[in-house]
Amino acid sequence: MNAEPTIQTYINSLFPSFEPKLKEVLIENGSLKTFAANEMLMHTGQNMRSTILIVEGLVKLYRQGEDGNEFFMYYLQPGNACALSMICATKQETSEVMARAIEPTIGLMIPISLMDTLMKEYKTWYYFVLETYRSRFEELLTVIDNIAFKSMDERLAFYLEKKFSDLKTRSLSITHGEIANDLNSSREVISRLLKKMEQRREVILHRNYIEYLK
Amino acid sequence: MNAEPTIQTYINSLFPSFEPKLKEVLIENGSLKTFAANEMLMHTGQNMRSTILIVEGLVKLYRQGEDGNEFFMYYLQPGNACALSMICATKQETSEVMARAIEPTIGLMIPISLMDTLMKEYKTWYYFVLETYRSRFEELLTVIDNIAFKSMDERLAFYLEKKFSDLKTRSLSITHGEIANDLNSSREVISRLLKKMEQRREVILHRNYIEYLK
DNA sequence: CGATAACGGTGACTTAGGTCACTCTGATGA
DNA sequence: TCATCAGAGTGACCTAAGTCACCGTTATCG
Repeated sequence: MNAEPTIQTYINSLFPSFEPKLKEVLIENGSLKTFAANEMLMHTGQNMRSTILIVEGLVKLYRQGEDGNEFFMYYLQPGNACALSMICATKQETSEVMARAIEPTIGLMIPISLMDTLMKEYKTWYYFVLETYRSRFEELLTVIDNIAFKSMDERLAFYLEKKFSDLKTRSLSITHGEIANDLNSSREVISRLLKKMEQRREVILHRNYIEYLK
Repeated sequence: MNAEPTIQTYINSLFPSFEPKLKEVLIENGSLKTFAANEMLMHTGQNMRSTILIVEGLVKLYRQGEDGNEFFMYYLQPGNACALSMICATKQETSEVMARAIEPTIGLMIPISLMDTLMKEYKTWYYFVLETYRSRFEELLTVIDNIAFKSMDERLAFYLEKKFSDLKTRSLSITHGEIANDLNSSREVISRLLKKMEQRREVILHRNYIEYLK
Protein backbone atom coordinates (compact mmCIF):
# COMPACT_ATOMS: atom_id res chain seq x y z
CA MET A 1 0.00 0.00 0.00
CA ASN A 2 2.04 2.88 -1.29
CA ALA A 3 0.95 6.48 -1.36
CA GLU A 4 -0.16 6.11 -4.96
CA PRO A 5 -0.50 2.52 -6.05
CA THR A 6 -0.99 1.97 -9.75
CA ILE A 7 -3.45 -0.33 -11.44
CA GLN A 8 -0.55 -2.65 -11.99
CA THR A 9 0.42 -2.95 -8.35
CA TYR A 10 -3.20 -3.47 -7.36
CA ILE A 11 -3.69 -6.24 -9.87
CA ASN A 12 -0.48 -7.98 -8.95
CA SER A 13 -1.20 -8.02 -5.27
CA LEU A 14 -4.96 -8.64 -5.32
CA PHE A 15 -5.47 -10.83 -8.36
CA PRO A 16 -2.41 -13.04 -8.52
CA SER A 17 -4.33 -15.79 -10.31
CA PHE A 18 -4.79 -13.69 -13.45
CA GLU A 19 -2.62 -14.74 -16.36
CA PRO A 20 0.00 -12.18 -17.53
CA LYS A 21 -1.76 -11.24 -20.75
CA LEU A 22 -5.03 -10.69 -18.91
CA LYS A 23 -3.28 -8.40 -16.49
CA GLU A 24 -1.92 -6.40 -19.39
CA VAL A 25 -5.34 -6.00 -20.93
CA LEU A 26 -6.83 -4.88 -17.64
CA ILE A 27 -4.02 -2.41 -17.04
CA GLU A 28 -4.54 -0.95 -20.48
CA ASN A 29 -8.32 -0.73 -20.39
CA GLY A 30 -9.25 -0.40 -16.75
CA SER A 31 -9.40 2.82 -14.82
CA LEU A 32 -9.39 3.56 -11.12
CA LYS A 33 -12.29 5.36 -9.60
CA THR A 34 -12.46 6.53 -6.04
CA PHE A 35 -15.60 6.63 -3.95
CA ALA A 36 -15.96 8.64 -0.78
CA ALA A 37 -17.28 6.99 2.35
CA ASN A 38 -21.06 6.67 2.05
CA GLU A 39 -21.06 7.17 -1.68
CA MET A 40 -23.23 4.81 -3.72
CA LEU A 41 -21.48 2.54 -6.19
CA MET A 42 -24.74 1.23 -7.49
CA HIS A 43 -28.37 1.82 -6.73
CA THR A 44 -31.73 0.37 -7.61
CA GLY A 45 -32.70 0.97 -11.17
CA GLN A 46 -29.30 2.05 -12.36
CA ASN A 47 -27.84 0.77 -15.57
CA MET A 48 -24.32 -0.53 -15.30
CA ARG A 49 -21.59 0.66 -17.63
CA SER A 50 -18.67 -1.13 -16.03
CA THR A 51 -17.79 -4.13 -14.01
CA ILE A 52 -16.17 -3.18 -10.74
CA LEU A 53 -13.26 -4.85 -9.03
CA ILE A 54 -12.69 -3.53 -5.54
CA VAL A 55 -9.04 -2.72 -4.88
CA GLU A 56 -9.27 -0.66 -1.74
CA GLY A 57 -11.85 0.11 0.94
CA LEU A 58 -15.06 -1.65 1.89
CA VAL A 59 -18.41 -1.86 0.18
CA LYS A 60 -21.70 -2.84 1.72
CA LEU A 61 -24.33 -4.56 -0.38
CA TYR A 62 -27.88 -4.36 0.79
CA ARG A 63 -31.41 -4.81 -0.30
CA GLN A 64 -33.85 -1.98 -0.02
CA GLY A 65 -37.42 -2.71 1.00
CA GLU A 66 -40.36 -0.78 -0.40
CA ASP A 67 -40.84 1.24 2.76
CA GLY A 68 -37.21 2.30 2.66
CA ASN A 69 -35.75 0.01 5.26
CA GLU A 70 -32.52 -1.73 4.43
CA PHE A 71 -31.40 -5.27 4.71
CA PHE A 72 -27.71 -6.06 4.83
CA MET A 73 -26.46 -8.82 2.54
CA TYR A 74 -22.69 -8.86 2.46
CA TYR A 75 -19.49 -6.88 2.15
CA LEU A 76 -17.13 -6.59 -0.76
CA GLN A 77 -13.48 -6.20 0.06
CA PRO A 78 -10.32 -5.62 -1.97
CA GLY A 79 -9.90 -8.56 -4.31
CA ASN A 80 -13.64 -9.06 -4.70
CA ALA A 81 -15.69 -8.19 -7.72
CA CYS A 82 -19.25 -7.06 -7.73
CA ALA A 83 -21.16 -10.05 -9.10
CA LEU A 84 -24.10 -7.87 -9.87
CA SER A 85 -22.11 -5.39 -11.87
CA MET A 86 -20.94 -8.33 -13.95
CA ILE A 87 -24.37 -9.76 -14.52
CA CYS A 88 -26.11 -6.50 -15.04
CA ALA A 89 -23.29 -5.21 -17.17
CA THR A 90 -23.46 -8.07 -19.64
CA LYS A 91 -27.21 -8.16 -19.67
CA GLN A 92 -27.74 -4.41 -19.63
CA GLU A 93 -30.26 -4.96 -16.90
CA THR A 94 -30.93 -2.85 -13.87
CA SER A 95 -30.18 -3.99 -10.40
CA GLU A 96 -32.39 -4.25 -7.37
CA VAL A 97 -29.54 -3.94 -4.97
CA MET A 98 -27.71 -1.07 -3.40
CA ALA A 99 -23.94 -0.92 -3.02
CA ARG A 100 -22.50 1.77 -0.80
CA ALA A 101 -18.89 2.46 0.11
CA ILE A 102 -18.61 2.47 3.86
CA GLU A 103 -14.95 3.38 3.79
CA PRO A 104 -13.15 5.44 1.18
CA THR A 105 -13.00 2.95 -1.64
CA ILE A 106 -11.21 2.52 -4.93
CA GLY A 107 -12.68 0.44 -7.72
CA LEU A 108 -11.01 -0.80 -10.85
CA MET A 109 -13.57 -0.17 -13.54
CA ILE A 110 -13.64 -2.54 -16.49
CA PRO A 111 -15.79 -1.37 -19.38
CA ILE A 112 -18.57 -3.80 -20.13
CA SER A 113 -17.62 -3.84 -23.80
CA LEU A 114 -14.58 -5.83 -22.75
CA MET A 115 -16.48 -8.59 -20.96
CA ASP A 116 -17.14 -10.81 -23.95
CA THR A 117 -13.53 -10.85 -25.03
CA LEU A 118 -12.19 -11.38 -21.54
CA MET A 119 -14.51 -14.33 -20.98
CA LYS A 120 -13.54 -15.87 -24.24
CA GLU A 121 -9.81 -15.26 -24.27
CA TYR A 122 -8.74 -15.60 -20.68
CA LYS A 123 -9.46 -18.70 -18.75
CA THR A 124 -8.33 -17.19 -15.47
CA TRP A 125 -10.86 -14.40 -15.93
CA TYR A 126 -13.60 -16.87 -16.64
CA TYR A 127 -12.77 -18.81 -13.51
CA PHE A 128 -12.65 -15.64 -11.53
CA VAL A 129 -16.11 -14.66 -12.72
CA LEU A 130 -17.55 -18.07 -11.90
CA GLU A 131 -15.97 -18.04 -8.48
CA THR A 132 -17.44 -14.61 -7.90
CA TYR A 133 -20.91 -15.86 -8.75
CA ARG A 134 -20.51 -18.96 -6.70
CA SER A 135 -19.39 -17.22 -3.56
CA ARG A 136 -22.07 -14.53 -3.75
CA PHE A 137 -24.67 -17.19 -4.37
CA GLU A 138 -23.51 -19.01 -1.27
CA GLU A 139 -23.60 -15.78 0.63
CA LEU A 140 -27.21 -15.22 -0.33
CA LEU A 141 -28.07 -18.77 0.65
CA THR A 142 -26.57 -18.15 4.06
CA VAL A 143 -28.64 -15.00 4.38
CA ILE A 144 -31.75 -16.97 3.52
CA ASP A 145 -30.89 -19.66 6.03
CA ASN A 146 -30.50 -17.08 8.71
CA ILE A 147 -33.72 -15.22 8.20
CA ALA A 148 -35.74 -18.32 7.42
CA PHE A 149 -34.60 -20.60 10.20
CA LYS A 150 -32.92 -18.57 12.90
CA SER A 151 -34.21 -16.39 15.69
CA MET A 152 -33.05 -12.85 16.26
CA ASP A 153 -30.46 -13.70 18.89
CA GLU A 154 -28.84 -16.29 16.65
CA ARG A 155 -28.85 -13.90 13.74
CA LEU A 156 -27.27 -11.22 15.87
CA ALA A 157 -24.57 -13.59 17.04
CA PHE A 158 -23.90 -14.66 13.47
CA TYR A 159 -23.84 -11.07 12.29
CA LEU A 160 -21.30 -10.03 14.87
CA GLU A 161 -19.14 -13.06 14.37
CA LYS A 162 -19.02 -12.45 10.63
CA LYS A 163 -18.43 -8.76 11.06
CA PHE A 164 -15.56 -9.23 13.47
CA SER A 165 -13.93 -11.85 11.32
CA ASP A 166 -14.48 -10.00 8.03
CA LEU A 167 -13.01 -6.84 9.44
CA LYS A 168 -10.34 -8.69 11.39
CA THR A 169 -10.78 -6.73 14.55
CA ARG A 170 -11.75 -7.27 18.17
CA SER A 171 -13.52 -4.01 18.69
CA LEU A 172 -16.09 -2.74 16.32
CA SER A 173 -17.28 0.82 16.18
CA ILE A 174 -20.96 0.54 15.49
CA THR A 175 -24.17 1.66 17.16
CA HIS A 176 -27.05 -0.56 18.20
CA GLY A 177 -29.23 1.34 15.78
CA GLU A 178 -26.99 0.47 12.86
CA ILE A 179 -27.06 -3.20 13.71
CA ALA A 180 -30.83 -3.06 13.99
CA ASN A 181 -30.94 -1.51 10.56
CA ASP A 182 -28.75 -4.19 9.02
CA LEU A 183 -30.87 -6.95 10.51
CA ASN A 184 -34.13 -5.18 9.79
CA SER A 185 -34.99 -5.16 13.46
CA SER A 186 -35.32 -2.33 15.99
CA ARG A 187 -32.79 -0.73 18.26
CA GLU A 188 -34.49 -1.74 21.50
CA VAL A 189 -34.52 -5.39 20.53
CA ILE A 190 -30.85 -5.34 19.58
CA SER A 191 -29.94 -3.49 22.77
CA ARG A 192 -31.68 -6.11 24.87
CA LEU A 193 -30.09 -9.02 23.03
CA LEU A 194 -26.65 -7.44 23.21
CA LYS A 195 -27.13 -7.00 26.93
CA LYS A 196 -27.78 -10.71 27.24
CA MET A 197 -24.65 -11.45 25.23
CA GLU A 198 -22.72 -9.24 27.60
CA GLN A 199 -24.11 -11.15 30.56
CA ARG A 200 -22.92 -14.33 28.89
CA ARG A 201 -19.45 -12.72 28.59
CA GLU A 202 -19.50 -12.83 24.82
CA VAL A 203 -19.08 -9.11 24.30
CA ILE A 204 -18.41 -5.94 26.23
CA LEU A 205 -20.60 -3.01 25.36
CA HIS A 206 -19.40 0.57 25.18
CA ARG A 207 -20.86 3.70 23.78
CA ASN A 208 -20.34 3.54 20.01
CA TYR A 209 -18.33 0.37 20.02
CA ILE A 210 -18.42 -3.27 20.96
CA GLU A 211 -15.64 -5.55 22.09
CA TYR A 212 -15.71 -9.18 21.09
CA LEU A 213 -14.59 -11.85 23.53
CA LYS A 214 -14.46 -15.00 21.42
CA MET B 1 -44.01 -33.65 -27.18
CA ASN B 2 -43.72 -36.88 -29.07
CA ALA B 3 -43.68 -40.31 -27.56
CA GLU B 4 -39.89 -40.39 -27.70
CA PRO B 5 -38.37 -36.99 -28.30
CA THR B 6 -34.68 -36.99 -29.04
CA ILE B 7 -32.04 -34.70 -27.65
CA GLN B 8 -32.20 -32.88 -30.93
CA THR B 9 -35.89 -32.10 -30.76
CA TYR B 10 -35.59 -30.99 -27.15
CA ILE B 11 -32.76 -28.63 -27.93
CA ASN B 12 -34.46 -27.18 -30.95
CA SER B 13 -37.68 -26.44 -29.16
CA LEU B 14 -36.35 -25.39 -25.75
CA PHE B 15 -33.06 -23.68 -26.57
CA PRO B 16 -33.67 -21.90 -29.85
CA SER B 17 -31.05 -19.27 -29.07
CA PHE B 18 -28.19 -21.77 -29.23
CA GLU B 19 -26.06 -21.49 -32.33
CA PRO B 20 -26.08 -24.48 -34.70
CA LYS B 21 -22.60 -25.72 -33.89
CA LEU B 22 -23.33 -25.57 -30.17
CA LYS B 23 -26.43 -27.63 -30.70
CA GLU B 24 -24.38 -30.22 -32.52
CA VAL B 25 -21.87 -30.45 -29.71
CA LEU B 26 -24.60 -30.84 -27.12
CA ILE B 27 -26.36 -33.50 -29.17
CA GLU B 28 -23.13 -35.42 -29.48
CA ASN B 29 -22.02 -35.16 -25.88
CA GLY B 30 -25.16 -34.79 -23.83
CA SER B 31 -27.29 -37.61 -22.56
CA LEU B 32 -30.85 -37.75 -21.32
CA LYS B 33 -31.52 -38.91 -17.82
CA THR B 34 -34.96 -39.48 -16.39
CA PHE B 35 -35.90 -38.86 -12.79
CA ALA B 36 -38.99 -40.28 -11.14
CA ALA B 37 -41.31 -38.01 -9.24
CA ASN B 38 -39.76 -37.30 -5.84
CA GLU B 39 -36.31 -38.37 -6.90
CA MET B 40 -33.44 -36.10 -5.88
CA LEU B 41 -31.44 -34.49 -8.65
CA MET B 42 -29.02 -33.02 -6.21
CA HIS B 43 -28.62 -33.04 -2.49
CA THR B 44 -26.54 -31.35 0.16
CA GLY B 45 -22.93 -32.37 0.07
CA GLN B 46 -23.07 -34.05 -3.28
CA ASN B 47 -20.37 -33.53 -5.85
CA MET B 48 -21.61 -32.63 -9.28
CA ARG B 49 -20.44 -34.47 -12.35
CA SER B 50 -22.69 -32.83 -14.91
CA THR B 51 -24.52 -29.67 -15.62
CA ILE B 52 -28.23 -30.27 -15.97
CA LEU B 53 -30.58 -28.70 -18.46
CA ILE B 54 -34.20 -29.52 -17.71
CA VAL B 55 -36.09 -30.64 -20.79
CA GLU B 56 -39.20 -32.13 -19.26
CA GLY B 57 -40.97 -32.14 -15.90
CA LEU B 58 -40.63 -29.88 -12.91
CA VAL B 59 -37.91 -29.55 -10.31
CA LYS B 60 -38.18 -27.93 -6.93
CA LEU B 61 -35.16 -26.26 -5.39
CA TYR B 62 -35.14 -25.85 -1.67
CA ARG B 63 -32.90 -25.12 1.22
CA GLN B 64 -32.71 -27.57 4.09
CA GLY B 65 -32.43 -26.23 7.62
CA GLU B 66 -30.40 -28.00 10.27
CA ASP B 67 -33.44 -29.38 12.02
CA GLY B 68 -34.65 -30.90 8.78
CA ASN B 69 -37.29 -28.42 7.79
CA GLU B 70 -37.35 -27.25 4.23
CA PHE B 71 -37.56 -23.88 2.67
CA PHE B 72 -38.79 -23.54 -0.87
CA MET B 73 -36.72 -21.38 -3.20
CA TYR B 74 -37.86 -21.79 -6.78
CA TYR B 75 -38.83 -24.16 -9.54
CA LEU B 76 -36.90 -25.23 -12.60
CA GLN B 77 -38.89 -25.93 -15.70
CA PRO B 78 -38.08 -27.18 -19.19
CA GLY B 79 -35.70 -24.70 -20.79
CA ASN B 80 -34.04 -23.84 -17.47
CA ALA B 81 -30.64 -24.93 -16.33
CA CYS B 82 -29.60 -25.62 -12.81
CA ALA B 83 -27.37 -22.67 -11.95
CA LEU B 84 -25.93 -24.58 -9.07
CA SER B 85 -24.98 -27.56 -11.12
CA MET B 86 -23.06 -25.16 -13.34
CA ILE B 87 -21.28 -23.42 -10.55
CA CYS B 88 -20.58 -26.49 -8.54
CA ALA B 89 -19.63 -28.42 -11.61
CA THR B 90 -16.93 -26.01 -12.65
CA LYS B 91 -15.67 -25.49 -9.17
CA GLN B 92 -16.01 -29.09 -8.05
CA GLU B 93 -17.69 -27.83 -4.95
CA THR B 94 -20.55 -29.34 -3.05
CA SER B 95 -23.90 -27.74 -2.89
CA GLU B 96 -26.02 -26.73 0.07
CA VAL B 97 -29.22 -26.96 -1.82
CA MET B 98 -31.65 -29.75 -2.57
CA ALA B 99 -33.22 -30.30 -5.95
CA ARG B 100 -36.10 -32.74 -6.17
CA ALA B 101 -38.17 -33.72 -9.17
CA ILE B 102 -41.80 -33.19 -8.29
CA GLU B 103 -43.02 -34.53 -11.59
CA PRO B 104 -41.38 -37.18 -13.73
CA THR B 105 -38.50 -35.20 -15.13
CA ILE B 106 -35.95 -35.51 -17.89
CA GLY B 107 -32.62 -33.73 -17.71
CA LEU B 108 -30.08 -33.24 -20.44
CA MET B 109 -26.79 -33.98 -18.76
CA ILE B 110 -23.73 -32.12 -19.99
CA PRO B 111 -20.44 -33.48 -18.67
CA ILE B 112 -18.56 -30.89 -16.69
CA SER B 113 -15.44 -31.55 -18.71
CA LEU B 114 -17.17 -29.79 -21.58
CA MET B 115 -17.91 -26.57 -19.74
CA ASP B 116 -14.63 -24.81 -20.40
CA THR B 117 -14.80 -25.38 -24.12
CA LEU B 118 -18.45 -24.45 -24.39
CA MET B 119 -17.86 -21.21 -22.54
CA LYS B 120 -14.94 -20.36 -24.72
CA GLU B 121 -16.21 -21.41 -28.13
CA TYR B 122 -19.91 -20.60 -28.07
CA LYS B 123 -21.11 -17.17 -27.32
CA THR B 124 -24.74 -18.24 -27.13
CA TRP B 125 -23.80 -20.74 -24.42
CA TYR B 126 -21.94 -18.12 -22.48
CA TYR B 127 -24.93 -15.79 -22.64
CA PHE B 128 -27.20 -18.61 -21.61
CA VAL B 129 -25.07 -19.33 -18.57
CA LEU B 130 -24.97 -15.70 -17.54
CA GLU B 131 -28.69 -15.34 -17.97
CA THR B 132 -29.17 -18.44 -15.84
CA TYR B 133 -27.10 -16.96 -13.06
CA ARG B 134 -28.77 -13.63 -13.30
CA SER B 135 -32.30 -14.96 -13.13
CA ARG B 136 -31.55 -17.30 -10.22
CA PHE B 137 -29.83 -14.48 -8.42
CA GLU B 138 -32.89 -12.33 -8.87
CA GLU B 139 -35.03 -15.17 -7.67
CA LEU B 140 -33.01 -15.45 -4.48
CA LEU B 141 -33.25 -11.71 -3.96
CA THR B 142 -37.00 -11.95 -4.22
CA VAL B 143 -37.00 -14.73 -1.67
CA ILE B 144 -34.95 -12.57 0.66
CA ASP B 145 -37.27 -9.63 0.17
CA ASN B 146 -40.21 -11.76 1.04
CA ILE B 147 -38.94 -13.28 4.23
CA ALA B 148 -37.16 -10.12 5.35
CA PHE B 149 -39.86 -7.56 4.72
CA LYS B 150 -43.19 -9.31 4.30
CA SER B 151 -45.64 -10.84 6.73
CA MET B 152 -46.97 -14.33 6.43
CA ASP B 153 -50.19 -13.40 4.66
CA GLU B 154 -48.32 -11.45 2.00
CA ARG B 155 -45.87 -14.28 1.56
CA LEU B 156 -48.69 -16.76 1.21
CA ALA B 157 -50.39 -14.58 -1.39
CA PHE B 158 -47.13 -14.23 -3.29
CA TYR B 159 -46.46 -17.95 -3.06
CA LEU B 160 -49.84 -18.88 -4.47
CA GLU B 161 -49.73 -16.29 -7.19
CA LYS B 162 -46.34 -17.49 -8.34
CA LYS B 163 -47.34 -21.11 -8.10
CA PHE B 164 -50.49 -20.66 -10.13
CA SER B 165 -48.72 -18.65 -12.79
CA ASP B 166 -45.65 -20.91 -12.94
CA LEU B 167 -47.82 -23.96 -13.32
CA LYS B 168 -50.31 -22.19 -15.56
CA THR B 169 -53.35 -23.57 -13.81
CA ARG B 170 -56.35 -22.32 -11.90
CA SER B 171 -56.66 -25.19 -9.51
CA LEU B 172 -53.74 -26.48 -7.59
CA SER B 173 -53.63 -29.82 -5.87
CA ILE B 174 -51.74 -29.18 -2.70
CA THR B 175 -52.41 -29.56 1.01
CA HIS B 176 -52.19 -26.82 3.60
CA GLY B 177 -49.43 -28.78 5.25
CA GLU B 178 -47.32 -28.75 2.12
CA ILE B 179 -47.67 -25.01 1.77
CA ALA B 180 -46.72 -24.59 5.41
CA ASN B 181 -43.64 -26.66 4.72
CA ASP B 182 -42.59 -24.56 1.74
CA LEU B 183 -42.99 -21.36 3.69
CA ASN B 184 -41.46 -22.79 6.83
CA SER B 185 -44.61 -22.10 8.77
CA SER B 186 -47.20 -24.39 10.35
CA ARG B 187 -50.36 -25.92 8.97
CA GLU B 188 -52.72 -24.14 11.35
CA VAL B 189 -51.37 -20.74 10.42
CA ILE B 190 -51.68 -21.43 6.72
CA SER B 191 -55.18 -22.80 7.18
CA ARG B 192 -56.27 -19.67 8.96
CA LEU B 193 -54.73 -17.34 6.39
CA LEU B 194 -56.22 -19.34 3.53
CA LYS B 195 -59.60 -19.06 5.17
CA LYS B 196 -59.25 -15.31 5.22
CA MET B 197 -58.31 -15.32 1.56
CA GLU B 198 -61.42 -17.35 0.86
CA GLN B 199 -63.52 -14.81 2.71
CA ARG B 200 -61.98 -12.14 0.52
CA ARG B 201 -63.04 -14.22 -2.53
CA GLU B 202 -59.45 -14.73 -3.63
CA VAL B 203 -59.52 -18.51 -3.51
CA ILE B 204 -61.92 -21.37 -2.99
CA LEU B 205 -60.71 -24.11 -0.68
CA HIS B 206 -61.36 -27.79 -1.19
CA ARG B 207 -59.96 -30.89 0.31
CA ASN B 208 -56.56 -31.44 -1.34
CA TYR B 209 -56.82 -28.60 -3.79
CA ILE B 210 -57.26 -24.87 -4.09
CA GLU B 211 -59.00 -22.83 -6.76
CA TYR B 212 -57.62 -19.44 -7.66
CA LEU B 213 -59.96 -16.58 -8.45
CA LYS B 214 -57.65 -13.86 -9.77
C1' DC C 1 -20.27 26.67 29.01
C1' DG C 2 -24.69 25.42 28.16
C1' DA C 3 -27.75 23.53 24.78
C1' DT C 4 -28.65 19.95 21.87
C1' DA C 5 -28.60 15.70 19.81
C1' DA C 6 -27.10 10.97 19.51
C1' DC C 7 -26.74 6.80 21.98
C1' DG C 8 -28.32 3.48 24.96
C1' DG C 9 -31.34 1.32 28.87
C1' DT C 10 -35.80 -0.14 30.45
C1' DG C 11 -40.68 -1.12 31.60
C1' DA C 12 -45.27 -1.75 29.63
C1' DC C 13 -47.89 -3.12 26.04
C1' DT C 14 -49.28 -5.21 21.41
C1' DT C 15 -49.27 -8.50 17.93
C1' DA C 16 -48.05 -12.09 14.49
C1' DG C 17 -47.43 -16.34 14.38
C1' DG C 18 -46.23 -20.86 16.49
C1' DT C 19 -48.09 -24.73 19.47
C1' DC C 20 -51.46 -27.80 21.65
C1' DA C 21 -55.52 -30.23 21.87
C1' DC C 22 -59.43 -31.59 20.06
C1' DT C 23 -63.09 -32.21 16.50
C1' DC C 24 -65.09 -33.19 12.03
C1' DT C 25 -65.10 -35.11 7.46
C1' DG C 26 -64.09 -37.55 3.44
C1' DA C 27 -61.14 -41.19 1.42
C1' DT C 28 -59.14 -45.64 1.41
C1' DG C 29 -58.75 -50.36 1.97
C1' DA C 30 -59.06 -54.78 4.64
C1' DT D 1 -69.10 -51.77 5.61
C1' DC D 2 -66.60 -50.44 9.14
C1' DA D 3 -62.09 -48.90 10.80
C1' DT D 4 -58.44 -46.03 10.05
C1' DC D 5 -56.18 -42.07 8.67
C1' DA D 6 -54.96 -37.79 6.38
C1' DG D 7 -56.62 -33.27 5.73
C1' DA D 8 -58.75 -29.49 7.55
C1' DG D 9 -61.10 -26.17 11.14
C1' DT D 10 -60.92 -23.97 15.53
C1' DG D 11 -60.32 -22.16 20.29
C1' DA D 12 -56.91 -21.41 23.93
C1' DC D 13 -52.57 -20.31 24.92
C1' DC D 14 -47.53 -18.87 24.57
C1' DT D 15 -43.60 -16.37 23.02
C1' DA D 16 -40.42 -13.56 20.24
C1' DA D 17 -40.08 -9.47 18.75
C1' DG D 18 -41.84 -4.90 17.50
C1' DT D 19 -43.54 -0.43 19.47
C1' DC D 20 -44.14 3.40 22.69
C1' DA D 21 -42.76 6.36 26.13
C1' DC D 22 -39.50 7.99 28.85
C1' DC D 23 -35.00 8.67 31.07
C1' DG D 24 -30.02 9.04 31.81
C1' DT D 25 -25.47 9.70 29.84
C1' DT D 26 -22.00 11.26 26.75
C1' DA D 27 -20.25 13.91 22.98
C1' DT D 28 -20.31 17.87 20.24
C1' DC D 29 -20.72 22.44 18.71
C1' DG D 30 -22.31 27.34 18.68
